Amino acid sequence: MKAFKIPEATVMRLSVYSRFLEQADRHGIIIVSSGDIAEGVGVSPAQVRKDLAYFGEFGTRGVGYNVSSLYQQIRRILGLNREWLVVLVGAGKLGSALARYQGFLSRGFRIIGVFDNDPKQFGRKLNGTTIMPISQLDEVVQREGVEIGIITVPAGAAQEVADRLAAAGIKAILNFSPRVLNVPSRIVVRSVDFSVNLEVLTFNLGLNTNKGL
Amino acid sequence: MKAFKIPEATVMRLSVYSRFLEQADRHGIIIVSSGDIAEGVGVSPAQVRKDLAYFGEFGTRGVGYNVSSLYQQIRRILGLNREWLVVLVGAGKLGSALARYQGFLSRGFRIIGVFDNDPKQFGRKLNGTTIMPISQLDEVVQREGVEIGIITVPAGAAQEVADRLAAAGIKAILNFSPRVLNVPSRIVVRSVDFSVNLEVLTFNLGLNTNKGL
DNA sequence: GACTGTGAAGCCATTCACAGCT
DNA sequence: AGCTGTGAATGGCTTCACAGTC
Repeated sequence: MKAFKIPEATVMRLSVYSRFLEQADRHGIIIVSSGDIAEGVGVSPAQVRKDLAYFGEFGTRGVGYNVSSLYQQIRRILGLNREWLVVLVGAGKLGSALARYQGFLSRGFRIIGVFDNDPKQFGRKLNGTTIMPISQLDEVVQREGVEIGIITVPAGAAQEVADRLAAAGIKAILNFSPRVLNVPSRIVVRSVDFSVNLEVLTFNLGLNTNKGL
Repeated sequence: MKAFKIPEATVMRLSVYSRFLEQADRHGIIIVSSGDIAEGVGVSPAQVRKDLAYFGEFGTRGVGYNVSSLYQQIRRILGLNREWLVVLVGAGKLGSALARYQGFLSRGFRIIGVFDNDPKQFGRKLNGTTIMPISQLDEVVQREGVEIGIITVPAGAAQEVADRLAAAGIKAILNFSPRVLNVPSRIVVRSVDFSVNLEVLTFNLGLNTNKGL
């Protein structure tokens, strides 16, 4: 309940627990134990309890956790009890795929603007929004009070886009380019790098074959 | 140099270093210090040296690291000094975007098969490969000796696809569905969950506004 | 003088083990 | 009896600080 300095790993797991609970709720399950959650998401029961303990006491000793109430609590903790406005910069293949991904909307993320620097893209419709030139980024972010920006441009353009998002007053950036971004420290940044993930796989595959040392 | 039990965080950073070095090399830079790398990728110099020390001595005291030689060494460590064959299951928006992503090929990952269960997709060309029915997964994986599978199907189908990949003899899976997969322990799995990443952002944004404590 | 490589220290996250409820 | 909540113990990663080398 003291709530400061929460491990990032804990926050990530909470997000995973929330989806497990959403699923369980949909299946009509009323009560789960830390062991049930643990098994469902592949961690230890103690880990589940410890993660939750950072934020309060949500269970009943001897019984377990009420699925729908815990689900709501975790959503609240993660800040998902409201809608978040999102802009996406880079309407290439990946950007278009993300813009159309329904999973975001269902969890409260609404992409209200998609931007690109290619005039051939301008005006193209993408899941309800129209692709706009980057020059309009500032105006849209400020007019709508957008807080989250997603970057799906090639590596070479990523820093410049991050600068523009920062200047427009965005508060958080999810970066899909394989590039470390430099932004003011008030902005929260996370990077998702596909190649890094593939390369962790090949490293581990190599360990098995090169029993060399 | 004993090299066992390498922290996963180290492996992920090596991948990031390798891209920094690739970039530096392209700019004609011959020597970098741990401080240069650290600054470029946003970690501490000591961290860079420690990460490299797990695998050997690659630098020259008083001087630094030779960019192209260190780059090659890291590629070797990560298992990138060879080509990796990849199949991708799920030719939806995200799968199509990934299949066309040139960054994979340039780092040695060749997607040689794309599979789907929608007959309307069969035969459609995607960046050189033709989309095939899932029933052919086994045959292609075994004939070509494919080692890596990428899952880009909706959550509901992910476990079934993982089972098929496992049965076909795949060695590693990169999972983009928001679902924890159950696979035999010989298979290396990593999951990339977009919502988790967004939700870590909203959690952090919430901390700033709820100055509650 | 500059920078690497590394044992030791410090810090943070996970697991253990049990007291506390129901 | 069963399961949560939690202090204590453990384990692992990161930082420090300096000896070693060019």
